[in-house]
Amino acid sequence: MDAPAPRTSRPARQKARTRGALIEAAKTLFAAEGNTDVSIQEITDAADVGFGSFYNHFSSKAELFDVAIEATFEEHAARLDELLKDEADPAVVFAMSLRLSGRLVATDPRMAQVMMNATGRLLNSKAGMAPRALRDIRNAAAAGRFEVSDPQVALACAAGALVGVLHLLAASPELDVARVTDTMTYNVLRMFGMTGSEAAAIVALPLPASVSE
Amino acid sequence: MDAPAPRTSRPARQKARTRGALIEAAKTLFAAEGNTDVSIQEITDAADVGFGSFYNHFSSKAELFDVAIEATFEEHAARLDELLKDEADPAVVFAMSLRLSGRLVATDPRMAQVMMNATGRLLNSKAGMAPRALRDIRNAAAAGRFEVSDPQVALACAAGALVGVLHLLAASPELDVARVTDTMTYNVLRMFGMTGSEAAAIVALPLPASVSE
DNA sequence: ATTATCTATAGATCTATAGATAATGC
DNA sequence: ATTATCTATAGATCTATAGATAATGC
Repeated sequence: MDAPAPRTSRPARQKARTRGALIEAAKTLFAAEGNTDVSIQEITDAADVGFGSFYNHFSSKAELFDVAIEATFEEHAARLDELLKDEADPAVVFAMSLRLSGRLVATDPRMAQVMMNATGRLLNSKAGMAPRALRDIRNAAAAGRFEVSDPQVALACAAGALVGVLHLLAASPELDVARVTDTMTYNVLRMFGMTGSEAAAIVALPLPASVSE
Repeated sequence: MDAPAPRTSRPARQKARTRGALIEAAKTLFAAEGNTDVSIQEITDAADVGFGSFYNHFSSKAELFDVAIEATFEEHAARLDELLKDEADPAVVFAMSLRLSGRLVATDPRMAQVMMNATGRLLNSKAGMAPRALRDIRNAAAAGRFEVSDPQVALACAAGALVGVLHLLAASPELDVARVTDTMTYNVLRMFGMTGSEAAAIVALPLPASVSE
């Protein structure tokens, strides 16, 4: 048999495709507009599906945007997990996560814009980067690599610095994304008690090859 | 003559009052909702003015919110200027600005929420805290108090850390606002090359008496 | 027969304006 | 007479649903 029996029926796949198109459209519109002040008509137009299809999948705009934003965070976190799965040093995992996240401005501008526009969610969501970064901070502190009195505050400061730099890069496209991001990461490592030379060494490490093919 | 000749006519004062009521309502709604997705009717109801009055002052919702947000930043910056006008050390001015700004969660929650919900504007506005903080960072670097390679990136990191902590405090009301804010400030000072003991000394300084009466 | 899509539309909501009302300045 | 406020409303827009259409599975 050439084609293995499909796991799902064609209608089920079609339904998933329509749902996916709506979520993608929501991500793009939220990234571009900076808010959810968009009509359902605009969303279904952008997704290239009939207006009525919206209600086959979501009962309100807020529900769709919730799903779209959480999914965006989860995707980025999963990508980081994959790229950094072989790295043992929690301080290096943490630093590389920041460096890769800042580079989103260049590698995935839409995701960078969603992070900028949904900072509160990013910081307080149970999914996505925040819990992973908190874990890395705690591990690095336990290993004596970081010196932080309150990991939760440390996370808020680090995530805030990342988002601040995303805003800076978005407003000033002439800046060098890699340089600015690595400077921010260096700053954050120093914030956590590393010396300048320790921080510089970590920031100079080569990043894992990007996932993009 | 008891009453000095009024500087402005009564209708002019009345007009200013209505405009002010609309701006205050916009601040409150934006702080509470986190976005500008509010009808003009809701705004005029909150301001307790007739619906049509809106268009005597603003030609669109966006225009009103622009003014309201910029005004919020400007007020906070002016308050800081006043409180810190006698402080000569730029590093101390900078640190106290952060400490007072974090305390907004307790002293002026609405202003804290506006800062959280308009981070991009806060960072890139020509008015408000950002230009002042940039000036302080440059001065402190020139005086050898801070060690920063790029003041613009340093500002983005510091402002981001502040906003991150505002989000943390908003989501976790059980936390001690002063302690968390001062920990953040300590972190930022270390980020700028200060030793732990230098940073701890600055964060332990008494704050100027609050402006509130 | 079942399932998801689509088009069309009723009803609600919102924006922007016109014109009446009230208050001050001359 | 001037000026700002207010109420009322026309027209535009948006949401949510009903019912027709198209495609698959049995």
